[in-house]
Amino acid sequence: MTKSLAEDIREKLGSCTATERRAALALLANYPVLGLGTVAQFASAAGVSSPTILRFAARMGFSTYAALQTRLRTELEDQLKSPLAKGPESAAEPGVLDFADIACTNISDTFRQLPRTELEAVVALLGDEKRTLYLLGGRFTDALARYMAAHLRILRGRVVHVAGQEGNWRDYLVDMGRKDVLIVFDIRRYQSDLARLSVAAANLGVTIVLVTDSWLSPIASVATHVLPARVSVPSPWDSSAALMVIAETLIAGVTAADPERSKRRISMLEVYRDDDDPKRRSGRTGEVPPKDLADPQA
Amino acid sequence: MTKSLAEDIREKLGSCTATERRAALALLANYPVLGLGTVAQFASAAGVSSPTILRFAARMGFSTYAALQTRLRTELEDQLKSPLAKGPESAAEPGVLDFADIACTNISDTFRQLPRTELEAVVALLGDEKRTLYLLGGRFTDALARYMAAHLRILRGRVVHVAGQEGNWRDYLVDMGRKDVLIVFDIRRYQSDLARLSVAAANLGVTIVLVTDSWLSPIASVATHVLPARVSVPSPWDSSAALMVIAETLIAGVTAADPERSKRRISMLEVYRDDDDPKRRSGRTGEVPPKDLADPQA
DNA sequence: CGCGCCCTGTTCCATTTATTACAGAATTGC
DNA sequence: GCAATTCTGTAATAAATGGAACAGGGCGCG
Repeated sequence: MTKSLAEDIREKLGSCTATERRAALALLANYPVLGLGTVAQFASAAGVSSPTILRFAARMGFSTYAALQTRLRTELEDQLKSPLAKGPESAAEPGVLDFADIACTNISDTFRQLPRTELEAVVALLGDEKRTLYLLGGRFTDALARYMAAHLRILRGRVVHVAGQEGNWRDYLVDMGRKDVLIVFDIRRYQSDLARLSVAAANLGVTIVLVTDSWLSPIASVATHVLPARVSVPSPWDSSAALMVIAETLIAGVTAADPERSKRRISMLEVYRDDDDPKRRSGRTGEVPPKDLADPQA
Repeated sequence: MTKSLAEDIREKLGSCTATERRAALALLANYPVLGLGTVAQFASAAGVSSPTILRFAARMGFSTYAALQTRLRTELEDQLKSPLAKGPESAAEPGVLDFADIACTNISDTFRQLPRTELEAVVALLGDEKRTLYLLGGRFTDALARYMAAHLRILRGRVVHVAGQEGNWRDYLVDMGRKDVLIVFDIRRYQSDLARLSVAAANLGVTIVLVTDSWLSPIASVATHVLPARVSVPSPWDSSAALMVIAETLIAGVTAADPERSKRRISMLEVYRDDDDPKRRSGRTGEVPPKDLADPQA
């Protein structure tokens, strides 16, 4: 998979017959779109007959035309996902800057494809204090559930972080009802335990919000709202940065949805804070500007 | 035809039924490739039935599924022909896009200012298995400490997440020594409890790595390495996205620093995994690509 | 110059695929 | 809580597609 099918075609061009070559050239001319339609379309665009297209596909090493199409599609998918996978030029240093850049691209792409209406619907859901909110995450994404819960708990009551072992999760289920909301974070190497809980919750009529990767966790099939994010980075691990920005966007949305309540609750909780540094230290970088949580600026 | 079908879908999303919406989201999640295959593939990838896909296509104004595919193909063709035809995703709505954009800018800025040498030094520190790693976070950043710990624990031994109440933290102190490392996440509304632990650790000769915001937590004065990040976003809350990318960069760095060990440990732990979906569902988009953790690609 | 081979297109068939009809399930409104 | 309506999946149908066999034609070789 390291080299594009286009290159492959160019190489094998010599071993093609005359009309097959026309087919190949037509495909290369508008690659890969031409190969994504039907054989007949391909054939007429190349000015040859259908069987020639099939023979061409066979010569390229595909046992069936569908196989060629699949190859084309996956290739296109990869290419669209990481716009940096241009030619075969491998950047000398795939190091640190790339990683951050790609994480940024992921976030941009994620939000470009996230429908606003979905976000708004979820924000409305999360802002509704009559619904109990349950947050759940996987091996790594549990941290996100926790992070989001920590914020939401300040903004509203009835926020539950489903933590601990799967065995204990069932205990949460008994309290879930039709009006409640389960927010699940699940990215690839999808965890079947999360799916189990989600399905059980769905059967209870719980509204399920799924934050996942662009391949969609199987939980999508029982979810009411799905927020997919880009997670691929040049590392064996996936990046949850985009997931986190989604979480933060939702938090910001809930905060802004009812500014009065947010302000009130935030300042109330400020009173209880004891972990703030009591003795502000003197002359650091300019001023240390603690964001005044009691006075939302947006 | 001037606007992308993707936008169209996003607009009409409101008038969709629940399952149709899932189809739409699945398509948007990996646009446009998913729409180029067969209906059955689309359906299973979206977790709905075939007729739903057809109904979705109909609601989008296509009399037939083939019409939708044609539209997708021509659009793709145009896009590939003129690479300058950037998505017309203008700033329709300032609210949501701003947030994501600014989060991106934060990340870029953060890494522009992070000295590579610092990163490398910290990576070397974290990769050294002779040192015990302690991770600690604040109210919100505890999730990051947890996230990072979850990864590091796979890559190496002797990783401790300092959790729970401050009172219990002292128990960790007794084990800390001159060779050990404490990674602290602390952003504004800096927490004095974190500072107390850090100072105590510093007095024991522990190497302290601080991940903080650009105004620098007071812990900076006792830290060996400081990694500052941009956290401001248009919300009363701060964004930890840049912190997370820093964490992920470090994780990726440690993974790449000793690929042999990483590979070995990851695959060893894979064996113990029981939470993977045993029955991979059949015909997803191309393939559901679970990143092969046992075979790092970078 | 004529024979034979390989290539190419036409036609047909089998398979896959999109599509429609229907019935069950869920949900909304009263 | 019940009924009407909408929605969604199952199953059957019809169309379109890919694939295979077949026949005509161009080309080189003897």
